[in-house]
Amino acid sequence: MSQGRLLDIAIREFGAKGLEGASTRGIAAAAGTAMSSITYHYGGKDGLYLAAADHIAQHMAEEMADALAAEAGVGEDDAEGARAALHRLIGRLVEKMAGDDTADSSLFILREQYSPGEAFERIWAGMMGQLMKRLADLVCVATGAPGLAARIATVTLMGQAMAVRASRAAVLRLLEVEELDAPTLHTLKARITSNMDAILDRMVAEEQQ
Amino acid sequence: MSQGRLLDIAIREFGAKGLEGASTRGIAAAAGTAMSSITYHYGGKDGLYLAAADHIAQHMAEEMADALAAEAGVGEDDAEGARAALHRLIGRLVEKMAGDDTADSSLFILREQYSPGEAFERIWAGMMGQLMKRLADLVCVATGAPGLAARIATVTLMGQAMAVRASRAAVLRLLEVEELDAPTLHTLKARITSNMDAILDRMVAEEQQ
DNA sequence: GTCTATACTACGATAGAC
DNA sequence: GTCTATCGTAGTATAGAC
Repeated sequence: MSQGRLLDIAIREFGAKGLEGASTRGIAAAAGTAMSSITYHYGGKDGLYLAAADHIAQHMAEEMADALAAEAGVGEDDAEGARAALHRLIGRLVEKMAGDDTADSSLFILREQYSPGEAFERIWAGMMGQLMKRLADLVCVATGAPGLAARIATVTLMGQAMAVRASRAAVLRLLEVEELDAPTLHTLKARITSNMDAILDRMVAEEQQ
Repeated sequence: MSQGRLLDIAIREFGAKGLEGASTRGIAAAAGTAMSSITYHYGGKDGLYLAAADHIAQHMAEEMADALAAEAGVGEDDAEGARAALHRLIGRLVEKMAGDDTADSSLFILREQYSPGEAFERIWAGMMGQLMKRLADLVCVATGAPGLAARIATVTLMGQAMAVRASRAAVLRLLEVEELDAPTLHTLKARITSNMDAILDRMVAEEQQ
C-alpha cells in the first residue's frame, strides 16, 4: 500500500467533508486497504488528518521551491529585480491555482483556515508563510512601501491569483466557458500581470508624493 | 421553532462538513428541536440542504439590493459614474467579506463551487450571477474594454475582495494581527480602492493604444 | 504490516403518540 | 406541528490471526 496514495485520498475526503465528516472507512476503502491500517500507520483519524496537512505542505514546498530559490538573490534596492521576481512567483501561483491538481488540497486549506488548528499551523510553517512573507518582502523592495502597506498589497495580489481556485464555478459561469482552457488562462494571466504592474506603479507614486 | 434559525445552523454545519458529513441529528440538536422535524419541513437532508442554499441567496440579495439598485441608473457612456458605482459595490463587498457574519455562508458557497450542484445553481441564479454580471458591465462602461476583457478584470477585482474571507487565517498571520480590526480593514479597503483605479486606468490606456 | 472480527456509538428515515 | 421509539446502516477503535 502506497502511503502517498492514501494521503492523497485522505486530503480529498477531508477537504470535501472535514475532519468529522470524512470517514476512515471510506478513505481506506478508496485506497483499497483496511481501515485498521490507518490506525496502525497514523494512530487514528486525527493522526491521518495531520499527516495529510504535512503532505500538502511538503508537496507545495516542492512545487514552489525552485521559483522561490531563483528569487533569493534579489538585493535590498533592486526594485526591477524584485518586480521581475514578483511576476514569476505570481505567474506560477496563477498557473497552480488554475490547474486541476490543486483542487483537493485547496479545499483542505480553505476549510482549515475557517477554523485554524494544528493542521493550519503546519501548512503555514511548512510553506505558505514562507511564500507570503517572501512576496511581501519583494513588494517592499519593488515599491519602497513600508512593511505593513506591502503586506496588505500582497494580500490583494494573492487574492487575484486565488480567485480562479476559490470561486472556480462562478468564474466559469461569468466567463461563459466550460473549463479554464489555455487561451482563457493566458488572458487571465496577462490581466493579473498587467494589474500587478499598475498596482506597483501606483504604490511607487504614493511613496514619492 | 424558528425556521430561519434552523437554516442558519444548517448553513453552518453543511458549510463545515458538507452534505454528507453534516448530520441532521446534530443540526436539529443545535437548533433545539427533534430531528424528525427536518423530515417534516424539508422532506429530509437533501431538502434541508437546498433550503439552506435558497436562504443564503435570499439573504445576500437583501444585503446587496440597495447597493445594486443605486447603481442601476449608470448610463452607457458614463465612465465616471460607472467607476463610482464600482467603488461603492466593491467597497460594500470588502466590508461584507471582512465581517464575521459571512463566514458560514461563504464556506457553504466555497464548497458548493468545488463540486457545483443544484444548490450552486440557486445561489448563482438568486444573487451571485446578477452581481458579477453587473460588475462586469460597469467595468465595460468604465474602461471601454470589450465584454470578455471586462469579465476577466471583474474576476481579479472580486478576488481582491474575497481574499480576506477565503484566506482569512493566512491574511491575519501575514498582517500579524489577531483579528481584522477597523484600522487594518480601512487600510485594506483603501488599498483595494486604489488598486481598482490603477487597474481601470491601465485598461483605459490599453484600449486607447 | 495487513487483514478479519467485534464492541459500541451515531447516522437517516420512518411510524405513530399527542 | 412536534415529539419519542425503533430499524437498518455505517462510523471509530481495538484485539488478535497470519
